[in-house]
Amino acid sequence: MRIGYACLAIAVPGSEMKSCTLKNASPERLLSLIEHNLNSLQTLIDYNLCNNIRLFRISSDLIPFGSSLSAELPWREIFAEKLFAIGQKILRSEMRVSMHPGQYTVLNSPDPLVAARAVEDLHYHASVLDSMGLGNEHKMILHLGGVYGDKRQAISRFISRYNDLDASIKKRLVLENDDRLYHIADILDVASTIGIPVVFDNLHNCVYPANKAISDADWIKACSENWKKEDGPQKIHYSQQHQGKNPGAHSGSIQIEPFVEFWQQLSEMNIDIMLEVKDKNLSVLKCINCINEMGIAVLEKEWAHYKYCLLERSPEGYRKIRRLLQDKTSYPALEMYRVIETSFALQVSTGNRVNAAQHVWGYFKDKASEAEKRRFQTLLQKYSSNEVRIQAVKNHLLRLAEKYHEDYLLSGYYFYI
DNA sequence: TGACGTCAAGATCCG
DNA sequence: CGGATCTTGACGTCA
Repeated sequence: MRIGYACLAIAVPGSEMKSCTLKNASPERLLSLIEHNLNSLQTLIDYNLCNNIRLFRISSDLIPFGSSLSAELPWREIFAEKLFAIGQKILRSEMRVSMHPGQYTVLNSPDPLVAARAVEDLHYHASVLDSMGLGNEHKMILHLGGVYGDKRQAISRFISRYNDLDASIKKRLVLENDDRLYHIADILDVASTIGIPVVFDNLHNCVYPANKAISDADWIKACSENWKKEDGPQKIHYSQQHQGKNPGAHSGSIQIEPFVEFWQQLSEMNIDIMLEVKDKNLSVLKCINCINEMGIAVLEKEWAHYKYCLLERSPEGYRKIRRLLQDKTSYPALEMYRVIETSFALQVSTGNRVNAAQHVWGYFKDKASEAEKRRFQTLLQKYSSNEVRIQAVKNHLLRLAEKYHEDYLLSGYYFYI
């Protein structure tokens, strides 16, 4: 069972995806963006490996304008070696990747131009995975599309467009239920007809259920029928509702208790779970560490990442975790993340913010220039008197961490959340 | 015609 | 000028 995240990671320096607008997209600009993004992807894969993350969605933005402008460029040839090397690393580590054309890739549109662009987009996504030398179990997840006032007809249009696709696309294609137009029963129906797997998305199903009497676990079992051996293990999407936002909006972080409950219902099955959550890799690490006994060293590493975030939210939580981790023969993962979640739910006080910032400043006080020191003190003063936000202070500290190569701080979460 | 969702680029504002 | 903050862009459908 693998747990993964989508597209980008928090607190992984050098992993950012770059893009540009259409009007600035010269071939030269695009090629240099592609090179940058491939390097970022490599950084992300390395990060995943080091952190026991074995499931990952590659961003559709990897190749900016991949299905239009960049389709004309020889990026596959120019970067063949790099792409293949990334693929080899993925394969050697038994990592599984996927891609997910967005809500604007609509194969069943009545507009033939829209459908043709969708086909181009699927070609682009498949060619990324092909260029990396990855097998069929590295999937492309697609939504069924629009309804256009006649669902039956819209579905039959999807099926006929599917039948016309190249085999290289068909073998990777997976359908997912959405939260508005096609619920899980619709999707199972269509996917069974054309013989492709289904990704069950629990939050979409919650917002737009096919049948409220059927549990998530039962839908997941129903979907398992469509996953054949060559498709790899069954995949699902898991997310939690953001409290106070629109139904279907992803939460900032995965709450560990409901996740563990959900996971226990599936523990007999070999299922890959893609988390859809704002804090990305952070929630993945939490979930992985709570359902596996990873060793206390892994928790100590996590503790180090969260340290200053905790200190600014709850000095008491900070001390609690330090005590929890004293017994080196224990593995208090659930307890630790519970304290982190509780602390993050608290109202943050200015005093604690200032205190945490001063702790981080401690890394620089001996090497920073006079100007850097003055700037820090001014910013902190202005934060205290409510003239700037805390992020201004953090950004200054982040610049210093980059300048003085404080990797310990840079891989922590303090600057980013 | 705006809302939807996502992210970074681009534009603008501020000291 | 650098840095913070606001707006736009790119995609298609639906109300």
